Amino acid sequence: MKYWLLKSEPDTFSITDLKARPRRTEHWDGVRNYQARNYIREMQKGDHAFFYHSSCAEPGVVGTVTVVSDPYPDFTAFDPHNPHYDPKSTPDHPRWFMVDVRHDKTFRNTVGLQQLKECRELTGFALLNRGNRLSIMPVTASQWRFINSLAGEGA
DNA sequence: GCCAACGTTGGC
DNA sequence: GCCAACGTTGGC
Repeated sequence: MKYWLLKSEPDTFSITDLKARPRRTEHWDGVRNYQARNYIREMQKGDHAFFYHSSCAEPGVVGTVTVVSDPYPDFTAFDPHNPHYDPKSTPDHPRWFMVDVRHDKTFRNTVGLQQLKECRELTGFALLNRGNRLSIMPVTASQWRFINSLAGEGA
């Protein structure tokens, strides 16, 4: 089982939105970056991920989700009316993939980006790498436990 | 295959 | 809104 971090702008789709979905589950669509796509293809049902809010007043890790599907083609790429439409991705030869994620928990307090930066334990954490703009990145088991402990939620 | 131009991300 | 950083595009 692996661990991940998923970024989203809360104005577009927040952890509260996910929790409000039927079965607290939604597909994680719209990833259009090859490196992030490759991470999605490594995901397996049962993996866990942090939900990260970006481009907002308080950027940081706001909770956790569970991956509840294996990767499958991102059908929003096939829809000419979708903002993430990509004519080069077809049902026969899909270029982009997604998984379904289910809300697990919302932290009582956001673990802020600033707080993460101050932790020696998180040296090397992908999120903190200079200039990192990836919307999906891997998290190690020890990083997973540590950030959960920062949230005061155990792991 | 190089690289300049352009678009996007995301913290501040 | 600014700007650094990075990815993508497209001419050559």
